[in-house]
Amino acid sequence: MPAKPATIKEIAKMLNVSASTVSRALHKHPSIGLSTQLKVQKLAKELNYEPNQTAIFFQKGKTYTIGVILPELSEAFFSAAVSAIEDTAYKRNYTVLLAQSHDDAEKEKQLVEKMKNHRVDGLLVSVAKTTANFEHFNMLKRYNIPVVFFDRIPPIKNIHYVACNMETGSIEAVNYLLQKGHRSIGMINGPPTLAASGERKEGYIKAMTKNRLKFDPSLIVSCNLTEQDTKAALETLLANKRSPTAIVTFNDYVALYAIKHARQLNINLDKDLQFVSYANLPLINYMDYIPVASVEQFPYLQGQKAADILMDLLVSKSQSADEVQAYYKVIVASQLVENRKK
Amino acid sequence: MPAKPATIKEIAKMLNVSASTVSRALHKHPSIGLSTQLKVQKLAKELNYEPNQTAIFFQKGKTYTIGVILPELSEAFFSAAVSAIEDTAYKRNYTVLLAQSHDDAEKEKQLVEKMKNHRVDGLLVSVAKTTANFEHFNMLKRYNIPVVFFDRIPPIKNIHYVACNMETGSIEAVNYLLQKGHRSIGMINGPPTLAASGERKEGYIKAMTKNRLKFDPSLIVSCNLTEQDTKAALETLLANKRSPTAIVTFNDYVALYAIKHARQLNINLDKDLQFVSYANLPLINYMDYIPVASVEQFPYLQGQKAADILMDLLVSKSQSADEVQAYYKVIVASQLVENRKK
DNA sequence: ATGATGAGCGCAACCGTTTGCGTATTTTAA
DNA sequence: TTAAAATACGCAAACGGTTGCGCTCATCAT
Repeated sequence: MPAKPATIKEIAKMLNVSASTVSRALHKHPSIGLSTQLKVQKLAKELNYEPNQTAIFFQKGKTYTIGVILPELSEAFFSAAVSAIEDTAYKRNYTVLLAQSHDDAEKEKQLVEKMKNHRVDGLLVSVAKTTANFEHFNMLKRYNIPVVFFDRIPPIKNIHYVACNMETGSIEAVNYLLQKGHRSIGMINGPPTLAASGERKEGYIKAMTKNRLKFDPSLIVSCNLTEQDTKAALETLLANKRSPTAIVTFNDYVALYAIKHARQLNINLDKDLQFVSYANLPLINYMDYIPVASVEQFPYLQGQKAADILMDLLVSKSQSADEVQAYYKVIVASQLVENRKK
Repeated sequence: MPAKPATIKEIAKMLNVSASTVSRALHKHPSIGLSTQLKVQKLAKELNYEPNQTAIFFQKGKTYTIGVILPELSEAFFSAAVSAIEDTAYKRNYTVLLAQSHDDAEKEKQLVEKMKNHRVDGLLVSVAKTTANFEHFNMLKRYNIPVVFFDRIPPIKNIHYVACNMETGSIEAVNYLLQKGHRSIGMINGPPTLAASGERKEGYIKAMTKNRLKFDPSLIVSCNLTEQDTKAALETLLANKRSPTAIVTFNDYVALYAIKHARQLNINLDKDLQFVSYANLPLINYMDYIPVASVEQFPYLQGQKAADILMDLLVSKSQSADEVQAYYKVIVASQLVENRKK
């Protein structure tokens, strides 16, 4: 029933030894006699001694804590990633400090500052959409705080990151549809401003040309990811003279909008039109009409890898000189998974 | 380009004043002359001084950090709640330390220990399913670390919590269906071992009896929340002699399973059978066939309230004596929301 | 002129733990 | 027997910032 936890000093006083002896005894330091060690450990247990971590953090200049900054925690992708990060950190005895930028560049910058002052050992970041200036990340280098970016990677050099290559997944998606006999394959892509849109498009084109099919630009339409715009995009595709028998959509939301609209148009989704999308929703499993396949981006795996890399950096930092030898650039290959029929 | 951040002592040395003067100057302490204040603040800015939080944490015995322990971060309910918690904490200049128990009682206990040693100022907990011993929470009281439970509340006395009352929502759900003209209303409930199942059932019964309808126990069937069991439950209900025209389901998953199965049975979901469920999926919006209404549990609101309460406790702790006057028991009323037609 | 007042600042302790170094005591080797 | 080495422990500084107390002046009223 202690109001305050026991301290090393108190233990020392009670045993008439010095604090250093207690500290060493608790760490089983060889220069402490066995009898003393046992005495100390016994009393420590009795008093329910637990080291004051804040003191240790301060003393060591290390907190065994990693910061995580991402746009929106409530997005399925990110919550899965954070879940993995926390699991990985826990296994290595690290703790996770969490914050979300809400895609606000200014807040992101403040959070980086805050994390730095908290003396996190390292940082995991998925950058905000609006972030245009990346100076706050470079600042961390000067303070020797390693950063690993994941999913949303800033366009700067000399960074560690893990991301998902949309191109391979897109190639797989198109190949899959080609194997199924489709020859006219449409794409409802995201806004051209997004890098992710470009990767998808590239993959599409590569897959088509590698299969000696000519690429028809009119079969790729952009949309702003809203339901309205998706509907319009679908109708544009359907009106195309080479009316597509399959469509690759930017993500699950777009796919679901399109599917819904297609059904309202009385299109037979088994025979006349098939969809493939990029998986970001776990709930595909509960739906009636779903894409026949999805490009999985493995958020859990991405989070895991990013955390692993960060901790590698943390141990190598404390070991060798702090010059960075190389930068981790991990690409998690997106992968097409066929959605189970029901 | 400092390898190490500037410290107060360094500033003091450069200006030939004492560290205490620098500290006070930075805090605009009245006993420091204006000229000195400006000198100090100017140099601090130049050197990019930022206080070492670990030192302050240690010194003050306070970390301005709150711990959050919950079962599964990747569950939509919890990620929404954490999102709210982080937002609320951020506004009050607190930081969030996050960990998930994965519904493992032992891990939960360890996490509580860890959080305590990290000297979090307070804790937000949604307890693991398997937790049977609650001693680790009482331990926190002795160390004067306030805890606020949310959603999953332990069955012990003298705790602060915010939870959602399923009963009111259930009543609303049944009333809603009664108003729509349904007289035979079924319920696919969860396993009887869950408190949440009991609340739903109680609400159902109360609504029926208040409307002077007699309660038919055979219209409530339990399931273990799997797809298989849900199908079976649905068929049981359909085989009931008072074949129900509406069904209240334990949650969205169950509802979707049931809806899927009903459609396979060629049941007209507009006319012959209507569903009402408990909202835990945000993606209802994207589906074709959905429950006509859902009992919303407001995860964001719950997280927000829990965080607010915790911070109230933190300020009142530092102010008055640490005897707890009363316990916060906030019930967020679940509320029926009609799902928009499309 | 003198004492009181207050403004402006420094001293030093403190928070809990770690760790390099010194030292006393015992053991070992020569 | 004596010097060397090993054993077991204490001293004290350090990490960075905060704060109660005391000190030194200049200012002011008497």
